[in-house]
Amino acid sequence: MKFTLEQTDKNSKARVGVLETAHGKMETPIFMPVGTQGTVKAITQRTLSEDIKAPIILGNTYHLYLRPGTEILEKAGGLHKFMNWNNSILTDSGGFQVYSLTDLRKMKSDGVEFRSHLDGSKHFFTPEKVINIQRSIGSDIMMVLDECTPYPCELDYAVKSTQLTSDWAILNKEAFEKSKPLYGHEQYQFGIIQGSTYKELREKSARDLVKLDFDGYAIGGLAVGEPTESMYELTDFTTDFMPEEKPRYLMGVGRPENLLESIARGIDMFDCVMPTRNARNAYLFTSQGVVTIRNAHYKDDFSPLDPNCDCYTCQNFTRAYLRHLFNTNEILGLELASIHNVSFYLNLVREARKKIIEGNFVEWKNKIISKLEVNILQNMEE
RNA sequence: UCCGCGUUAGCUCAACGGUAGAGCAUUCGGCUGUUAACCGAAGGGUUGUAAGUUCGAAUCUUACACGCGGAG
Repeated sequence: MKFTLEQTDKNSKARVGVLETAHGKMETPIFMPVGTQGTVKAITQRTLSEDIKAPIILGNTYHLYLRPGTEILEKAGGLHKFMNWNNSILTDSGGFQVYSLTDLRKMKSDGVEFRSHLDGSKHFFTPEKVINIQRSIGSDIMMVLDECTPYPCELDYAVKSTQLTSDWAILNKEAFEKSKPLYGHEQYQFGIIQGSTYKELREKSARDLVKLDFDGYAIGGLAVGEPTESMYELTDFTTDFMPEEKPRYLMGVGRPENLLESIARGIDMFDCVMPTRNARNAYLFTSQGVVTIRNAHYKDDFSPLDPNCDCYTCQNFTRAYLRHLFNTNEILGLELASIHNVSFYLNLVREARKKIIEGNFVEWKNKIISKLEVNILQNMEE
């Protein structure tokens, strides 16, 4: 994997780098919008690449395996061609579905048995199978099959689970080396560090995985309900055991302020459903705080959603209009809101990168973070 | 003019003798590797009006008002 670490912040563990896949280069820190089923919900590929300039998005192995299925994906020539996306794709393994579909799966020593959330049919996911599915998808970065543990998680279970993830990591690696890309472009593989909220397990997990020499490393199993401080502390602790020269990915995180705090703790890559899901639920992130656009307060607010944002939504429409669209349940509201939230996230990490290079990242982060996490109406009262 | 049906929350309707509920709407909140255009909470009704029967009436009776349909 081509990852160049260009600079490290003097006042924090923040890093600036460039990551290159067969589908292009991306500057880190980077946020990857989630496109579980071969679409970042409510945003076209054109907008995503040309306007928002997202260099990479996420797909999901479990969901794409169920629909459209590997046969269709292979016939299409892989997910890139199927969905007409020419930038990079990272695919999650289904490890998160172990957590989110907990009632529909059974853990076994050699894999996970899922009962489809669609028709109840049974599907057995092994580390090898998950690699093969991701070969069919053709993602640039494949994630290993892991077990994302819930919070809270008893120590006994966390010990066993972390060991299982380590054991599977070996099988993932073997399957990766045994198999080949199907579409003529190179694919990379990231390992996932688990260990719940236990530092000793996080350290052990990191050591186990680093031994296997993956192309990059992720921290999984966080942002599952633990206190935010705990998430920060575990992230800070774990990045010390992750190789300097390889990309570090904090899975499933998070709110804008979570991104900044995690960048300060040495993370290079993020993904989260929050900008897209919350957009569809009328919860918008702005430079001045959170805007819950359904609120009656905005019914005659003809100012732009975020005056400091250059996205299509903010450049062309008012808060009153956005509220109207949500109020009337119009599809365009979902699109405009999604475009803004994803733009906001990508602009945020780009700005962070700039600040790291300029040497004033921590100062900047501390200044804006208190604004970001609060509703804009509260910010205005002060 | 007569006959029938109806009138309950902003709207559409439940409850048919034991002092009213839902969906939608309204107001607000929550979403962290998507089973999510989702989920949750709150506010909102002297049951068209007046009288009667009854221990007790949205519910039964009568009159009136309004609406819809039919007959003439």
